[in-house]
Amino acid sequence: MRVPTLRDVAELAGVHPATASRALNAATRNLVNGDTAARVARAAAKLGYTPNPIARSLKTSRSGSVGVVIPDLTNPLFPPIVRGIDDVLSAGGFNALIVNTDNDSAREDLQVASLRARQVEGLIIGTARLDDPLLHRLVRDACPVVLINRRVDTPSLPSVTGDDATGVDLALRHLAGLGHRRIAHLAGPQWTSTGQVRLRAYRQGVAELGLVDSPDLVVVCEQWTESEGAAGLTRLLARDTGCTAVLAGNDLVALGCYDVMRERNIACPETLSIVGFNDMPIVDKLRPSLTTVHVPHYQVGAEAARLLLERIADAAAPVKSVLLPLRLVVRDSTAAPPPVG
Amino acid sequence: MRVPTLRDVAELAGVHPATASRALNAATRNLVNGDTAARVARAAAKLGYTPNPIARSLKTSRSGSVGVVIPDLTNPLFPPIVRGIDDVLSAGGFNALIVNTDNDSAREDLQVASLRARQVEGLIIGTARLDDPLLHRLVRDACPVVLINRRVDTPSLPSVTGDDATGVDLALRHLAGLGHRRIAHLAGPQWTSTGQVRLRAYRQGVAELGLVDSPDLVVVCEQWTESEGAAGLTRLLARDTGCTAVLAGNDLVALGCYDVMRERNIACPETLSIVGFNDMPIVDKLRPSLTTVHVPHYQVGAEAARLLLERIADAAAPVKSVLLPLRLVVRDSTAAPPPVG
DNA sequence: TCCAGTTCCGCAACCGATTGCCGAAGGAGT
DNA sequence: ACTCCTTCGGCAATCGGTTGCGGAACTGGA
Repeated sequence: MRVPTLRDVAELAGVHPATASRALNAATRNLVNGDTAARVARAAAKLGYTPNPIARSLKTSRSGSVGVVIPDLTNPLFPPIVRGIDDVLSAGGFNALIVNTDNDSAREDLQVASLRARQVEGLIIGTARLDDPLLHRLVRDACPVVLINRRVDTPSLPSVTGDDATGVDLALRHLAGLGHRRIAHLAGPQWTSTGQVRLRAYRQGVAELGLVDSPDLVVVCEQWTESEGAAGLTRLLARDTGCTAVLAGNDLVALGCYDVMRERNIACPETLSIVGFNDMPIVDKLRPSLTTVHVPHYQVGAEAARLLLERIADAAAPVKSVLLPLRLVVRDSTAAPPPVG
Repeated sequence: MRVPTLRDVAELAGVHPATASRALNAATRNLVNGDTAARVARAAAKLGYTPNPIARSLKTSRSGSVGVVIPDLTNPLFPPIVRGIDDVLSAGGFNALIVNTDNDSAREDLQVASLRARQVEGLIIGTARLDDPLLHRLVRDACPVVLINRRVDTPSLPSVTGDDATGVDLALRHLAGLGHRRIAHLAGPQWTSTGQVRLRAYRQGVAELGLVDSPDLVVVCEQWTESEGAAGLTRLLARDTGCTAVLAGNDLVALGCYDVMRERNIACPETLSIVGFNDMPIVDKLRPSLTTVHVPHYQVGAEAARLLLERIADAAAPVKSVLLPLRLVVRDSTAAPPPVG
C-alpha cells in the first residue's frame, strides 16, 4: 500500500492538488474557502496523509534542520547541551543533525560540507578554534551560525558561553578565602577561546587578590582531556612550587589530577585543593566530590538554538552573544591549606 | 552566487544533464565514454559541484538516513552507543537522526512518525518495551528495524544486546567467591527485557550456586534511575534481610545505592558490597570505584548499525540477533562480607 | 555494400509538493 | 444593466536530480 500523497488527498476531496496544498498549509489557508479547507483536512485525516518533507524541501529549499558540530558526543559535557538544542529546535519545528569532529579540522571541514549539502539552514558550532578559516567561509556565505562554549574574535559571530571570567574569579576568591596563597592553574588549550579567557581571568584574579604570582604556577594543557590533565599536574609537581591549590581548566583536567593524586598518595583536599570547571554530571559522586564552577549546559544549548532560530527567521537580526551566569559549587575537594612547616 | 547544479556541470562539460548524472554516478559510469566521464568530472570539480541529496532522495526515495530512538541522550549509557552507530553509518554513507523519547510512549510514537515522515530508511530502537504496539506496526510496514539494549519476544526483530545472563552469572560467582551468601538484587523495570532477563538470571544463579534464596532479597525498581535505586536500597534495608551484597540492575541504580550508603554511613565494601551493570564512563572514578559488568557500548551501537545496513541493503536478509560477550570488572566496591556476629 | 550488434548519449517523464498567474464566479454600487 | 472588486481555485512551471527508452554513430563480419 503506497503512502498517500497530496494528489490522493486532492482527489478524495475533489479539488486540485494546489488547492489541497493551500488548504493544508496554515499560512495559505486563508486563500481557500473554509468549507473546502475543512473537506481537504478531512480527506487528509482519512488517508493518514503526511506531507513529504523531502519534496517540500526541494521546492522551498528549506530543510527544517540545522547542523550541530561538536568534538565528541562521548565527552560528558555535550549531551546536556545537545539535549537543550534539540528540545528548543523541535519545539520550533526544526531538527538537529549532530556530527562529531574529534577536534580534527579536516574532518570538521568534511562534516560541515556534508551538512551544507544536506541543506541545513544553520549551524551550531562547538568546535571553533580561534582564527578558523572555516568560520570565515561560513560568514562569507551568510550561513547562519551560532557558536557555543567557545568564541572567536570575529564580532559578526553570535555565541553562547558561560561567563568564564566571573567563574574563574569565583573559584579564586573561594580558594583565597580558605587561606590559599599559591594557587596554580592547569590551563586549557590556548587555541580555544575558553582556554585563553580562563587563563587571562586567572592572571587578573591573582593580581587583584594579591596572590603569589609566578609563571611556574601555570601549566598549559594541549587538550581538554583527563590524560593531559594528569600530565599537567605531573609537570606542575615536578616544579616543586609549593602550591596548595589547583584551578583546573575544566573537570576533565581535574579528573586527571585525581588520577595523579591517587597514584602518588596526595591527600585531597588536605594537602592539595582542586577546583574544576563545568560541573559535569557525576563529578558530585567522586570521592572527594569535586568543587567546581557550574555551567548551565542545557541552557547553553537551549539559548544557542533560540539564537539560531532567530537568525534563521530574520537574517538581518542583530548579532547578539549571550554570556550565561555561572556559580561556584563548593564540595569536598577544597579546604584550607595545610599548616606550613 | 548560486550553488552549482547538475545542469551547470552538464553545460560546462557540453553534455546533457542526464549524461552528467550518469558520469558522476559510480554505478552508471560504465554507460558513458571514459573521456566524457572525465570531462564531466573535471567540470564538476571546477564548479565545486555537490549533488543535492534532497533532490536525489525525492527521485530515488532513499534518504540515506536512519532514525535512532533512545530514551535520553543525557543518560551516560547512550553517547558511546550513538557514537558507534554514527561511525558505522557514516562509513556506509548514511547518517543518523537522533531522537529522545524520555521513555514516554506517546512521545515515542510522535518521534517515530516524524522520522518516518522524513523518510528514514531504517530505525535503531533503544526504547523497546515488551509488547510495544509500535514495534508491531513497524514490522507490519516492513520498516527495517534493529533493537539495541532491549529485546522483545517477536522473533522477526533483530537485536544487539549484551549477554546479560552471563553477565549476571559472572557477578554472582564473583560475590559468592568472596564468601557472600545473602546477595540481594535491585532489579530493573520489568517492562524492559533487560530488567526481566537480569532478574531471571539472578534467580537461576542463586539456585545454581546454592545461595540464600528469598523473595525478600529482591526489590524491583520502576525506572533505571539513581533515585529509584536509592528508593530500592532503602526498601531493601527496611526489610532487614541481613544481606551483605547487592547486585544492582545497572550502574545508575548502583549510584543510588551509593547515595543511601553515604547518607546512612554504611561502609562500602566493608559492610555492603555493590556490583553494578554497564560500566558507564566515570564509574571507575567513584569512591569506592564500582565493580560492575562491562558492556561494550560502542560495539553495541556499531554492530546494530551494521545489522541495519545489511537489512536495508537486502530486506530479505536473515534476521539475526547479536549477543555481545560481557566481562566483569572488579574494582573496590566489592570485598568479603563482614564476619558474622 | 549491407546488416546486425554495440556503445554512447539525448529526450522527456518522473519524484511530491509549492506558488505565481490568471480566469471564473459572485457581490456591491451607481 | 453594467462595471469594478473580491474571493476562490485551477493550470502549469518549478525545485534538482534519476532513469527508461530510443536513436545515432560506429564496429565488424559476410
